[in-house]
Amino acid sequence: MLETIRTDAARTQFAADALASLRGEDRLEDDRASRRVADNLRLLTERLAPRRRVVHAGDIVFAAGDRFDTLYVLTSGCFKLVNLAADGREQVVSLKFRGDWLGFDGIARGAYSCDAVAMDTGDVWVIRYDTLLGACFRCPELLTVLHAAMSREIGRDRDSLMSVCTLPADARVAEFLRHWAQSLAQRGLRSDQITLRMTRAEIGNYLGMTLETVSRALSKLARDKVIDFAEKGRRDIRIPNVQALSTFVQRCLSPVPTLQ
Amino acid sequence: MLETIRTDAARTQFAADALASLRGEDRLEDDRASRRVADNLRLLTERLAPRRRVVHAGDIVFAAGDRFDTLYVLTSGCFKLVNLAADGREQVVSLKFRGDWLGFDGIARGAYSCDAVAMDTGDVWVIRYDTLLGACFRCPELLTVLHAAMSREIGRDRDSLMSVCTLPADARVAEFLRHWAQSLAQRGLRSDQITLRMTRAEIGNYLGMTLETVSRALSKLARDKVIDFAEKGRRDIRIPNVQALSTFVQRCLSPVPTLQ
DNA sequence: CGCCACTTTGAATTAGCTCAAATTCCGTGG
DNA sequence: CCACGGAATTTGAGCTAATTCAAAGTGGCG
Repeated sequence: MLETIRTDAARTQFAADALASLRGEDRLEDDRASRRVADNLRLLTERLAPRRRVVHAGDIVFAAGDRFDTLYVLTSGCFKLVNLAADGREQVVSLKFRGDWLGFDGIARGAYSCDAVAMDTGDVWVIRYDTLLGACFRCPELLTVLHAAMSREIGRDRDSLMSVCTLPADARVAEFLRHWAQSLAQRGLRSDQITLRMTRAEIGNYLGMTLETVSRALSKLARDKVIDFAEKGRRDIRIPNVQALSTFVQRCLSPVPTLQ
Repeated sequence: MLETIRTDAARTQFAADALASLRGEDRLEDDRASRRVADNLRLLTERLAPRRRVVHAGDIVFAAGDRFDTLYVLTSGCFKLVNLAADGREQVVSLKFRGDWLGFDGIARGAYSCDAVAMDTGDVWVIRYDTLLGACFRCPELLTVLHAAMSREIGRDRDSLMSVCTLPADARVAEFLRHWAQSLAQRGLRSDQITLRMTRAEIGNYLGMTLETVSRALSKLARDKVIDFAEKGRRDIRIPNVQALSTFVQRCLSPVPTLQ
């Protein structure tokens, strides 16, 4: 199909990754990520002593079109970033958790290009961009951290695009849950149970499908015992085994009739 | 639907943008962008005197999994970035033109996460990341340019996601052409005629649809006189009026029966 | 000239959407 | 504490946009 010649080295690397993830080895990876998040936050407090701002569900930290001069670092809670098109279309383009930065999109244009909306109680650190740049000159490590954060965001956005473009609806929902759980695990939070802070409509918007399709996909995942709804309400989702979500995604991709 | 309360300021800003683009005012914006690209490239030569590398269609400048230590700046030609999933899925996630940087995705992981494939003869400047950082300390303006480039990439990736999630197939193809034409215009290149350096399959992969759907969409655009196929071959597409593409997109969105 | 990859177009199929109705959840006020 | 009402969710049924499968058609290039 796409004929990209690839080095053997790369292929081998990816095969290894796939294998590692099929075993339980990504636990180690999660722990490393968790330590990295903590270290980065520590560096930021030490070097910048940023002002702390508490947010509640629904709060908008910045909105599309606002003049940019500040970056934010999320230290607890979770955020959605909502893109706004000139014609009024709205699109959830990203979800953010502890340790993530908010506002990178504003640097180039001098104005933010999305809304940052808190989905939960939490807090963010307020970091003026010019202050940050100043600090970077005194402490190069800060610059490394900043660039790594931007780079990770670029990589993550592309993974989102890939999910939307290459996965059928059911798999997309499974992948969404897997990513959410992994995000929690990589921050040292419990990931066997997640509380979706979004309605089906929001999830659907983020994943490029309707709310009904999201609901059906979740029902199917529950029927297949890949997830479990907590006793009360359907916003709490138990994920007994994250690996099962990956397997489910793969099963959606391979046209193997599972004969049942 | 998504209930994001928005400031009046932001709404007004966006309305103004929409209006400006409906008139011919984005010509000015293109010129400004074009000057910015040229200025940035000049700064890079002056400060870094980077090694120049000529590439030809099909050349892979870096591949997913390769160790990261170098960024590239494209000065002519065009590139596609192809993401590779562990399970083998491939996805064109980004297109790059003169002035764009390649390789940001590698900073965080220490390895690139996509293939950078030349789609045309062109050349790139080779910039070692550590060298660049060093230069940034001597010349803060370089850092500004670097961050702006990363920020723009984040914004662009989100726009892609929004297109895929919110537009029907025909509109997505129109938007794709519009963006390509705009990218050329913003680099001072002629944009009334573009030579697609991608097969229908690649375009479809990038836009999340099949090659047949791409072909049908292009045929429809030609039937509606929004585009024109150059006499020979169907890779050269004349765009008599870029605005017509935007209008086409909007028409796809509004369920207005165009009565014909 | 003739092959091969790419493209177009048609026809049948289907994944996901729309519309509709029933159900559950949860905050509010009696 | 319970009743009530609105919002969110689930589920079904029919429909449609886009896919799949298939068959020509076209162009570039050795």
